[in-house]
Amino acid sequence: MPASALIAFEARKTPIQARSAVTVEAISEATIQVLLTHGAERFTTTRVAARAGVSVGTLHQYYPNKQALLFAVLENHMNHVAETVEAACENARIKPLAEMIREMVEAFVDAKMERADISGALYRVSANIGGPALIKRISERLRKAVEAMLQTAPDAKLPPDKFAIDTMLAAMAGAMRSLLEAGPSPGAVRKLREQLVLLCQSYMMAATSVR
Amino acid sequence: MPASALIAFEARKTPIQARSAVTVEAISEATIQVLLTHGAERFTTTRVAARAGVSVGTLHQYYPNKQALLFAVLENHMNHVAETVEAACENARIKPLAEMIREMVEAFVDAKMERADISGALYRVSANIGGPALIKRISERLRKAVEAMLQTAPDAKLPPDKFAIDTMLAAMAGAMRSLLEAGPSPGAVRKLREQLVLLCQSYMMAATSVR
Amino acid sequence: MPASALIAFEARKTPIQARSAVTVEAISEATIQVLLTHGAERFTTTRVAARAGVSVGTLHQYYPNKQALLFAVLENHMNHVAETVEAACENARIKPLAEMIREMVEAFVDAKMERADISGALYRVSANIGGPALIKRISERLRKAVEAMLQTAPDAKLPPDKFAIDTMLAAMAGAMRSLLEAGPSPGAVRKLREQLVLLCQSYMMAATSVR
Amino acid sequence: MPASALIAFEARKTPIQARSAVTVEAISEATIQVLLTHGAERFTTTRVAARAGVSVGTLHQYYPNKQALLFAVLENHMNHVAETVEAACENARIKPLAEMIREMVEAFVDAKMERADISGALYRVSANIGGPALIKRISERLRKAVEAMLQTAPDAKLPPDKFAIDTMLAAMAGAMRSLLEAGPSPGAVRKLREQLVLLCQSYMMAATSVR
DNA sequence: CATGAATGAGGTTTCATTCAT
DNA sequence: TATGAATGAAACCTCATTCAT
Repeated sequence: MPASALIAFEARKTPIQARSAVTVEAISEATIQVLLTHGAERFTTTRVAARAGVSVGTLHQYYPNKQALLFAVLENHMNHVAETVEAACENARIKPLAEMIREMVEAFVDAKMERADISGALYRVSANIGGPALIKRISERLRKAVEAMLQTAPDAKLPPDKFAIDTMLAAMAGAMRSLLEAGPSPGAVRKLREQLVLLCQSYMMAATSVR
Repeated sequence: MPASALIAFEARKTPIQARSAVTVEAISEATIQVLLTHGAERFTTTRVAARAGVSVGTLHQYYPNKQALLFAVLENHMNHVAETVEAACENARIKPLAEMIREMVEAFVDAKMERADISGALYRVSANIGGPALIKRISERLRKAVEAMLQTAPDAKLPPDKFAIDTMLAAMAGAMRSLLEAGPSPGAVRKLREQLVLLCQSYMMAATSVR
Repeated sequence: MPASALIAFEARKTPIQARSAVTVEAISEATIQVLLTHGAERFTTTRVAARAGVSVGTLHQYYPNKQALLFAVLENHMNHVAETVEAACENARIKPLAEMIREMVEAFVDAKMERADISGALYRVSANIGGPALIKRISERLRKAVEAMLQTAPDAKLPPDKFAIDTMLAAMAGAMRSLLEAGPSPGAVRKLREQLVLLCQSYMMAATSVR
Repeated sequence: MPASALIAFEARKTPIQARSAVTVEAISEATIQVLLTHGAERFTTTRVAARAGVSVGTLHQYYPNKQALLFAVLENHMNHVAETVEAACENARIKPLAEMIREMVEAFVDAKMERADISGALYRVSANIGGPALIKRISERLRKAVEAMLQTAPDAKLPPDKFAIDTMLAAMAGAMRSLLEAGPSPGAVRKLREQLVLLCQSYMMAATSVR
């Protein structure tokens, strides 16, 4: 999907008056709530409007269609995760490779778990609302952040491979998804965090030393 | 989703007569074709029936509802992948750990790529048809197969951890999914194969030696 | 509008079973009734379905959309008029020019008046449903019929001019439209018939003798 | 539609201040533009307001509803045509019948063509906004103007028949409409002008001499 | 006066599923 | 058994109009 196709999902109108900002926020929150309580299949614009306490008309004034609504929430969530991970990468520069990876992975897992409910619900719809294109964009951001971080590692023998980083990120996201779709228990989260750290560490070490 | 819920997705009748078997096969194939040509969103039972050359009534005689239809195809695909991987695991016993992992991973990637189109299309719907439950079932099968294989590794110091294997499989599947959703180029597939082998090898080595 | 654009207005499905023929007829008649009783502005598919005694779903099985529904009725009506006029032209060959024109004009007026209600109602919608394209098609038919008839006139000095015939037909249709939109009284119809005959006769005589 | 019904379509307030006049003019022009660029079907008050650079609220202050908006433009256009024809009739008094008709017809065709785009666009909506009633009013004006003109013709043997004049005007308007709906080429316009002159001349000559 | 946020009835259309033939 | 006509709930979305600011 070309970048231009995303335009269709952008919000229709920017709030000018104060009250409309409240409305937009209400709709956004209602979107999540409906997604959580009714599931992706029973997610309808009417229900969202009702939950938000506004009319369908109002909803469509801000989001041209259902996809735009979901896309906005998805984008929000992904941006939050991306920003968190980027910050972690920034913060982990110059530290030893293993430490870098640990901090990055933990930031990712924690950011996802922070709103585990949303994450899980969004997986159900992301494919139908231009999710893949967004994921691509976010992946690229993360790849760059990780790449920049790795280049400051004092103990990495080789420059890191773009594709390897992509693979690591995809693997990490995939494992996380698995967990979220299964419904995560607190213990499982802790274990996954550990395992993912180990997985990414061992992979990155192998990938930056071998060629 | 509890296991009992799966009953609703099972095919309604077992084909006994030859005529039925043909019909079922035609419907199954049509399902894939419609999924591929029209996409998940425009996938309708009417279209499937038309493509299969049967009436909607007939279709509903074999599959009680739309979900069952999709579930059957998904199950088929997953079973095929599972069987391929299980066979690879069987075949790789007693070999060195790195070799084991390589064969298992390559079997997985190849099986997925064999019908890359189906894989990609199914991702779009799996969440809505009880896919997660099925994935859980399949994951367990694969975990067991890998576990059994690993126990025969002459160079693994520690008994493998169930959770680690799950993590590896989820990571592997997640990376594969990423690739398929992005639209895989031949080159990218080859590279992912290599990287995934490396990823799983390094992770498993770390996971079976450290504790 | 190219001819291909008309495809969108064609009926969706040809009735196979006997009962569906009844349904189609009922829908067609209901379309006219709703048009007459509610007017073009309050014409909705829901109302048509209700009036026809079928569900909205059934209606859309035969007519993909509202336009198709109206177009079908319009086409029907126009075809009827065209056929009547064509028959009159056929029948008036070789007669004197004035007689020819009289028979043609009277056939036209009578055909229109036969279902004056429909005619009037259809004017309100024709522009929005591809009417102009259809009118073009019908006009051409009529022009050819009139042309062929005129060529057999024993007392016409010059070969008739295509454009003149078109003008005459447009004028005739326009005057008729005026009357129908005003709501025709029986007396007015009789007078218009006479006047239109005179108008067309004098024009055709002038147009076939002068150049 | 009774005359009283027209009241609903009249503009709500008379522009007294200069600022209002500008606004009204902007809205009026925007109405035409939206009609031309979006078509009758996608004509909305919101779009008109946006194009005019005012808010929907303001628009509704000057025009109580959508119909009033369109009606005003239609009325404007028709009045312009009527005035032009009336002036031509005034100017053609006492001249020979054929000359009278020529000048009247040419004035009509030229007035219509002057804003051919508007004419065409208005045909699409006139039926839904009380157009027929307006047309009746305008027709009467034209009939009177033509009637008065004809009474001064030195070479007309009989007093002209009201109904005949109505018929002529309706025929003329109908032919013009046909042309405009087909999309007029410059050549076609010239030819139609000629033909309409001939048509009206021959008809009027026949109608004023015969009884 | 002007604004534009909000309304919500009302429209079109889809499609899984049933059931008489 | 196979057919396909019929169902109708339910979805999305539009847009004329109102009214608090």
